[in-house]
Amino acid sequence: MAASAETETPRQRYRTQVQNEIKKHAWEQIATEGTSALSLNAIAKRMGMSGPALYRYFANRDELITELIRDAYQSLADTIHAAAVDAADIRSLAQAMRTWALDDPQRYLLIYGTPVPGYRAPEDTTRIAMEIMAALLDAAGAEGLGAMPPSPLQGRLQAHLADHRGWAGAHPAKPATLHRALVFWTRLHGVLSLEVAGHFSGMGFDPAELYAAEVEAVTGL
Amino acid sequence: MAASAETETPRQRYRTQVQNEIKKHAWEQIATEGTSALSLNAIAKRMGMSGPALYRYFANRDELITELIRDAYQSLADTIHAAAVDAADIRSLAQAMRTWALDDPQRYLLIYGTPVPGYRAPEDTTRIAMEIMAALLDAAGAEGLGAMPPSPLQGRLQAHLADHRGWAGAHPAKPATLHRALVFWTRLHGVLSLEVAGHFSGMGFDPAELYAAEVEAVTGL
DNA sequence: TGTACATCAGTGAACGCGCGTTCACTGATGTAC
DNA sequence: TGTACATCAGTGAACGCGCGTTCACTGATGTAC
Repeated sequence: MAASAETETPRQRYRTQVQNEIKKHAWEQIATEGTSALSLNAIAKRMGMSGPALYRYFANRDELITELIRDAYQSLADTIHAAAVDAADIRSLAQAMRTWALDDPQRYLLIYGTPVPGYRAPEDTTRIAMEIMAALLDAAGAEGLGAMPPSPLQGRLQAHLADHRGWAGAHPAKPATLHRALVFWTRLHGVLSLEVAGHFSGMGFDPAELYAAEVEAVTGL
Repeated sequence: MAASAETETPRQRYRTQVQNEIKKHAWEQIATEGTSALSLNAIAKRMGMSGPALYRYFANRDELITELIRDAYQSLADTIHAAAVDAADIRSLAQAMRTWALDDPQRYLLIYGTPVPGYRAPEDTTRIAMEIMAALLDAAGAEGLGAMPPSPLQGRLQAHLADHRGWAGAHPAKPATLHRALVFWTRLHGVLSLEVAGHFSGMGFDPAELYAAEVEAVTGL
């Protein structure tokens, strides 16, 4: 009880420090061997510790992975927030996301890649995911450009969105804005996910150009 | 030498039959446990065979996975070809791809999901991937619609594509058509990959509507 | 048609491996009086 | 300031497990004469 909530005891500091070191090695392992090969024993070995020692810091393997996913989400959210503060337009936001993804493809893939069947993301991460969408909405709404060209289908989608925009939460937005944000989001991921998975290699063009073109296309909506 | 190249001996027939059964069980396992959990021993057990028996049919685990990837690619190529024959417009092609993907998400993800670091796809599959792009090009070129609205960036991209359109191969196409095909491809994957990974769940709208809207948007290009 | 031989599917035992995880323990660090 | 106790990091041995893969083998099926 001597330690207040604000000041950190040396033990606590050491604890979080080792915890971070474990995560750092976990990321390295994910980058080189893939997420499925992530192993507590291997991490311990690389840190010069015995395997069971890690159980002081994470209850089990799943908890470590969950923590990594949480960190990945948070990192993306921070990146997008920072970009939105600098300049709340769609271009800079898109660039920030691309840089973030290519900077560490496995981190991107941990979130947006193949999900392992049966794994349930903690409440926590979906909250962060909503934060990201909210930032997106801001950027999509800030651009005072022409509305989406109306079409019967888009009309239906917009009505649909107007009905159940659960993820907009406290962020009410016009259906057209919601649609713009969604389209923005999916198009970026379309290019990014294919690029990160190497599906453009051998096609002889620069994915950055395609990405930029897609961003411009959304700008015109 | 008695067996000609055309007629199949009973043994050969049995062989391919068992081989297919192994693959069938492999797909089931992938669907329920994920690709990383695919195990020869587990497949053998489910087939009522001993583990080593499978080595009569596949040299090792990697060869089985490679074969599954090849089959997945071929299945997608066939689906797209069939759709292109029925009606060579972009809409039906997009619908075919979506159905194919949602029909067996793990099959889709085996191709377009997280790649395992270090795994090198065989020459074979990249050939099929090019076939798919060729079918796409046909569909993109057949639509006699307005060209992409020119912009400096798109101009640069088109020049880039005109220079190195390696994947177009014997399929020469105008840069605008190439760009259209690429955009088509990436936008569909943008919606599909996010949907398949469950990133729309809880957002309260129907991904099918978004998908259809994206198809219509490409139609107008 | 029958016999001798070759081919090949499948088995069971065995290998080494690395995994996640538990447990009883040592030794260092912090806390209370 | 010193002593007694509690907390906690880390170790090493051990568990059971399932994996991929090799090997010597049995028995059935096909082939050649």
